Amino acid sequence: MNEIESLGLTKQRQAVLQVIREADEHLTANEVFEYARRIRPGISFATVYNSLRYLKNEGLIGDVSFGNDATRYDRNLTRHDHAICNNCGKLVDLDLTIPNALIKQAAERSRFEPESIELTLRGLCPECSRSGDLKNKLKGK
Amino acid sequence: MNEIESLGLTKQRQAVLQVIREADEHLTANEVFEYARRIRPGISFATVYNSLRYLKNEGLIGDVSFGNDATRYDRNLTRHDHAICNNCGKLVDLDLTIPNALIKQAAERSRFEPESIELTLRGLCPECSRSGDLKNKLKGK
DNA sequence: TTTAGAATTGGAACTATTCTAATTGCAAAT
DNA sequence: ATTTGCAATTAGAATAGTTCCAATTCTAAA
Repeated sequence: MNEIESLGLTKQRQAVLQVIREADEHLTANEVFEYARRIRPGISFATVYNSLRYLKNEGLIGDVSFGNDATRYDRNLTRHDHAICNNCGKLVDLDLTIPNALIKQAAERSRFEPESIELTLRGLCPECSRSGDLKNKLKGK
Repeated sequence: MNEIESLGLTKQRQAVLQVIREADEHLTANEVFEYARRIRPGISFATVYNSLRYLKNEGLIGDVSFGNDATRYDRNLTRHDHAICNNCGKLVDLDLTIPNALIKQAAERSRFEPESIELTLRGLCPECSRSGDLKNKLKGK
């Protein structure tokens, strides 16, 4: 009995959790469905969504979403930040230390009771940054 | 000829821009449409979307979006951060000073070429925070 | 005026997600 | 073993936000 099985989840929820834990990138619900059906053929799309909601409420997975793109699911449950590519949309995790003074400043100025705080860097990922150079070279810039 | 008229925009785009500039909150496309049709009856939904995209590309408005909620449009073009309520979804602007060291750390660790950086505080807005207290009192906690 | 390109329009199409109602699976009680 | 009841699953419909498309209208320059 492995770790996932020991959680007392249904077979479908186990499959969804396994997919997210084994993925190297952040998957969309659609992608989770594609992979999950390989482990458990016959699983329905609705069950994937139900499972994702359930697993998130249980604190077994996290999620991220930017812009109008599909929500992506995250095996990393610790507090972390993100970088997102303005050109290709690539999303990567980032571990930053947010200074307490900054958190305090944010809480004071917003008058919100803070529960979490996250930083997002938008820019060009290494690949897009490099191909941008290339394009400029071809144009003779 | 006021400032908006002097930009050489079409009547429809002027109306959309005016709505966003006069709004005290961040409006969704739907809300922009509701207000814009009062200024310019007959404006279509498609034109509102077209105008929002156009104005954004021209750098006359900004936008923000969180989770799977509708994109909201922003008259504030200067760099700023946001606080968003985990209970009611209220979104407020926040002016924070992000330390250069933090920006540098983010760029180095992600290996992205940074274009912008933003911080998001999630928590309870003053209203929700207060009504939470109230609920607890009624429950006798 | 004429005309060409841009903007606008209404509606269809699309994507991501949620809802609904019927069915199935499974664990506890008999 | 069998029954029972609730939770989970399922397929498909429904919804929300947004984009696309083809036809029409506007506008500014020739």
